[in-house]
Amino acid sequence: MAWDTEGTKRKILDAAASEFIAHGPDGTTVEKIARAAGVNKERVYNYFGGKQGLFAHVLAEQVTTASAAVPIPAGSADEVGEYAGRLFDYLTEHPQLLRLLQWEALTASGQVTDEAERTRMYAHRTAELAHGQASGALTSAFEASDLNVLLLGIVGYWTLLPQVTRMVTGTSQPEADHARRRAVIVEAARRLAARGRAS
Amino acid sequence: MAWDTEGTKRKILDAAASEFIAHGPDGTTVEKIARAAGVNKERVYNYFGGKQGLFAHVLAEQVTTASAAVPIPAGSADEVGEYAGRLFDYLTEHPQLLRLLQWEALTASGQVTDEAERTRMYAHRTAELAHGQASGALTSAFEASDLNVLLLGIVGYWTLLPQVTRMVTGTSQPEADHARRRAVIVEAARRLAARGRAS
DNA sequence: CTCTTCTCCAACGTTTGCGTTGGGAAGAAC
DNA sequence: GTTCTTCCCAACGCAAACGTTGGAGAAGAG
Repeated sequence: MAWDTEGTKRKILDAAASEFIAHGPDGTTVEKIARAAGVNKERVYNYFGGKQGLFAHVLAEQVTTASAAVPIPAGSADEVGEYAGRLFDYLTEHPQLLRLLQWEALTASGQVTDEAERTRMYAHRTAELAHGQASGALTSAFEASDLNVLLLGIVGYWTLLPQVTRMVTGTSQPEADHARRRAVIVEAARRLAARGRAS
Repeated sequence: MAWDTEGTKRKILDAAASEFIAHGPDGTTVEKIARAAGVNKERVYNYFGGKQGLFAHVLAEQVTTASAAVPIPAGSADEVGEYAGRLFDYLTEHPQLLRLLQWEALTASGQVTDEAERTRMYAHRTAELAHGQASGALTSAFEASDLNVLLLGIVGYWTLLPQVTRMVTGTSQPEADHARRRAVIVEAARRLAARGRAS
């Protein structure tokens, strides 16, 4: 049998991803991951330097994939609404991303993987919003970066604390409720981005 | 020395709270908690039935405290804005609440402590919003429960994924930024709650 | 005072995870 | 074919967490 270094790494990363998503860094063990990957534990230490490093790799990979997959917002309130809707779709189809970010928030104390790269990615999106503001299509009531956070908030909260969402809305089947939630999010994003002041 | 059952329980709960907040259920151990409380491990098993039960107790207590402390929203868009601001203040002063809810979201699979009680609490808040809608003071573009979730989203996101917020806004000192963030949240909440449609 | 009940701890055996080591087998260099 | 390197695993020692047990001492009942 031929060596398959890349294949082995891939298997480890995949197994690690599903373990981390399900149980978090502290909820699983290197042994379990190795077993799930059908590989010896030692390989994990050799390739990724332990659980810590492995988690960093997994997260970096997921973030990169996601940022490549979700298109950037554009220059009118309606487009921002659509962007929020698409982002919601993506997060619904790929719940692992937010879960990993959550684990990162809870466990990594200040230290963040790939910070520079990710910061640039967010800056790019923010710049897009700022452009819309400069052209007068969007409100200037918020700084573009703050508007960005607000959008992430209305889109992400449903998934971040699903138990809260469930208790508030009383829905036991999130999938069945997807369309309705999406419409809510699109409208909310539009309102936040639109010109003119409220109340 | 006299027995002090309640005192012992209290010490355990306090120690457990800070441990759970800092490291989560899987990140700490019964031994550490007992040591921090200055009590023997066995007491934890005897009183709370292990780590699981202990976490449930801690969370229930924190939720009860919080829901009692934060006043409910009222009947105009401006008031909703103020409510959001006050909620943000509270969450900033008591970051443990969201962290515990986050641990609950990530670890508890479906099972939620004190669900009935908490559901009633949210329903009460939602009813308040619905009342505002019925009186014509607030928008009817959203169902009251959805509006509730949206508000929680724009208020909570900053704290839920602080590393993301930091990368987006570029602020390294959340405390220094509190006032600005608060203003953003108040305005956003007003916009979401106000009558009239966007763009 | 005596007996029972309750609180609390020290200590134990078991299990589990960590990170490492030594060696065997597959390819590469020559 | 020989040597050298790389990939991989079985197995180990160590440390830590688990959940439990036996017993010492304080409170309360009669």
